[in-house]
Amino acid sequence: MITGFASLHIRPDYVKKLQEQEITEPSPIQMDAIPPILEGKDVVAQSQTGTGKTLAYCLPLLHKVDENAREVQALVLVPTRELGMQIVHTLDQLVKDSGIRVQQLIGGASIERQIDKLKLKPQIVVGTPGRVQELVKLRKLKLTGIRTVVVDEVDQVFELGSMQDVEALFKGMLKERQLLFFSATLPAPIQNVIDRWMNDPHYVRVNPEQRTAETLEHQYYVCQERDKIDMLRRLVRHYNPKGAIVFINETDDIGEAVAKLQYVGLSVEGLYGDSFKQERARAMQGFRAGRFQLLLATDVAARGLDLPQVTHVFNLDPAIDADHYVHRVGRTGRMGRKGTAISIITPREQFIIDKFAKTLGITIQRREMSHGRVIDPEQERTIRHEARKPSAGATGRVRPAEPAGEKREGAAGSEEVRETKTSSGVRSEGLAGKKQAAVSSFTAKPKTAGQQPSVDKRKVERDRDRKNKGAPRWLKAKQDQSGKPRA
DNA sequence: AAAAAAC
Repeated sequence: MITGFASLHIRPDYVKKLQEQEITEPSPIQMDAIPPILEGKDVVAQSQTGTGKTLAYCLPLLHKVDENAREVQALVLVPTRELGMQIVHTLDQLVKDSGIRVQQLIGGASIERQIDKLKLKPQIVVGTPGRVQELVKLRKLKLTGIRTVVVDEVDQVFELGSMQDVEALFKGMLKERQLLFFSATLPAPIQNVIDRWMNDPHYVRVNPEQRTAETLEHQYYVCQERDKIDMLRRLVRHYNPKGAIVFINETDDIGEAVAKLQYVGLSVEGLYGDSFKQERARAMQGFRAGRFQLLLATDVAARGLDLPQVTHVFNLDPAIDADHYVHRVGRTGRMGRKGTAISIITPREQFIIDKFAKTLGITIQRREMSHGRVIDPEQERTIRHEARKPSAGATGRVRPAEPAGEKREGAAGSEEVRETKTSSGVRSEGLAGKKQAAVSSFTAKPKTAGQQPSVDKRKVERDRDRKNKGAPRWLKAKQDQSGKPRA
């Protein structure tokens, strides 16, 4: 019996390359999306973060391109440069020793070099909309040979700002091209884009009601705004994540937050869209290589990035909306692995968390830090209540144990810990905290060279731009949505 | 209440 990727008609040489990466069984989205893509249908595919969407389109792309034809036949559009690089890496591993060439066409990098590389006639290009459109305008990239277009994170790519670039690209292509839209989130307005550009679209939706992975645990902690950094420091000390992404809403706040976190001894690097190419590369490569523990980032890092060492996601600012929350927390808990998403909020931000929980149909559990211990306030009340009952006296005392599920290499419980798990009813309490604190798990990794990210340099320019632009774009986008009649 | 994406 034929099983695995072979049953999806994936060629043996690719199956072998996948096996080398220990990928043996197709995920549900791969099972469902690969056949219609191979058949040539326009496909809209939705499944949770970290469920293998990238391979669901990359594998069929490799079958579709003719490696003997020396022209660009497939285009993958992505919202950020980092995601573009990641996808190129994924493809590169698969096309090794084959005649297929992949070229990234992203902003920030030297356009001259990309023009040179295009002369080598890659069959597949991966890029951000602005740069791809730029190369088309310069007549360095021909769209006429393109038979398949993937728009990854389609809901973001079609936001105002890159929408016009993408539509210009679509207009420049042959009618016969196959379109593939992918995302974990497909807000209603995307339907307009689908209706406008796709022919008889085939919808593939895996578990659409469950927008976040089941392996994700959602928590939140409440403190004052000024205490957020210290709260984060204590949480990192407690959970000691192998790697964590810390999200912050505004670029302008990154530099100061990085400095503060470094000051309290955390190993952190900042990443945001306006950082220089070298800074972005240093942050991403350093984080991927495990050279620092925390990546402090704007939503530039919210989508698509696959960083296996990320065990925790922290929201130092609450996400802008539920979809942003989905993508942010989706940087962990990927491919069946466990992950923890922790939002640090002020009392005034409580309603945002409540709204996310309701919209997404998930439970976001409240936790508290008390003298370095993690407490589930709900559970705590129950325990106290039970303790007062005479019959509960014997069970009132809890046996000492390892911090539940959080123990990992190099993560000797640094602080006294009590963790409660409402779902399983398991309760454990670490009492050795004081002693272990002396040993301290906080093997503070060396600070990264201490350079301040150079945010200020561009702040002036940005502020000037903003003044000239009038209403912010996100507001304009909202107005457009409401005011426009459906086509 | 924003970020991203072109030079």
